[in-house]
Amino acid sequence: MILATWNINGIRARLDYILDWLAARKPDVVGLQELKAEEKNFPFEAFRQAGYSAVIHGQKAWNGVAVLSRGACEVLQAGLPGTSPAGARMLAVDTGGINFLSLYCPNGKSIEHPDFRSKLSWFDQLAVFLESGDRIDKDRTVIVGDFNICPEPIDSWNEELLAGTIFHTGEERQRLERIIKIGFEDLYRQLNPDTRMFSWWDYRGGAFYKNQGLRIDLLLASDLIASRVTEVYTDRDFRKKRDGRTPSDHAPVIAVLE
DNA sequence: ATGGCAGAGATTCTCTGA
Repeated sequence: MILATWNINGIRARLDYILDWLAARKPDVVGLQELKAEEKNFPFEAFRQAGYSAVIHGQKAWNGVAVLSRGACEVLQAGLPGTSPAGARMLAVDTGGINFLSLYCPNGKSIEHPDFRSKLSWFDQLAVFLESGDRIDKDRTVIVGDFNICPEPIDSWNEELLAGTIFHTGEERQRLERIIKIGFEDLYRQLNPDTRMFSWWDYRGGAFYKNQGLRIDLLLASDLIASRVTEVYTDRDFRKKRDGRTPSDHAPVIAVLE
C-alpha cells in the first residue's frame, strides 16, 4: 500500500502534472494541500478517470485540502473544530480501513505577525481534537500534510541562520511534539534517522538547485501502522519542470506499507 | 542539471506563500 502527501499549490494549475505523477507512482491514498479552489471547481471527473475517488474541503482562492483514494472515502470530519476563520485546512476520511487526515497547517508569516499566535492556537486545537478521540480511531490513523514546521535542525537547510525564525521556533516545535506524543511516528525520520532531505524549496533564487529547502511535509502514523512501513522518500523528480509543466514548490512525500 | 517565482482574483496590479 502506497500513501502520499503533496502540497500541489493550485489544483487547477497542477492537474496535468498530478495526473502524470499518479500514473507514474500509482499511490493508493494521497493527501493534497493548497487546492486554491472551491469544490465546484475541483476536477473530480479527471481523477475518476485516473482511478481515484476524491473528497475535498475547499474554499475560494486559498487553502483547501483533499484526499484521493483508489477505494471509497467516508468523510469523518471536514474542517478542524474551533478554527473556521483560519480557512479550509483539515479533512479526515476513512478509507481502506485507515483514518486518513490531510492537513494544511497555518504558515504564521513571521514570529512578530498576529498570524503566528493563530498558528500556535491552531496546533493546540488539533491536539485537542486528536486527544479527544472523537471521530478518529487513533490506533489506525495516518496524518499527512504540510505542517509548516521544521521538526528539528536537520530538517532545515540552514538552522544556524534561521533558528528562532518562523518554522524554526521552540514554540512551533513543541506543538508538533505534542501531536506526536499522542501516539504517532514521523515516518520519514523513523526510517531515515540521519538523512537530510527536504520536501519544499522556494521558487525564488534557485533554491531547488542549491538544495536550500525545508522538510515540512510529513506523514505521521500510529505505531501499529508505522510498524508496517518499509520505505519513505521525498519524490524529488516531481519538484522539477516536466514537459514544460511547472511543478509545485513542494515535492510529494511517499510511504510504502506492507 | 532541476535554471533563476508562481497562482488566484480583480484588472495590469495586489496578496499570499514558507
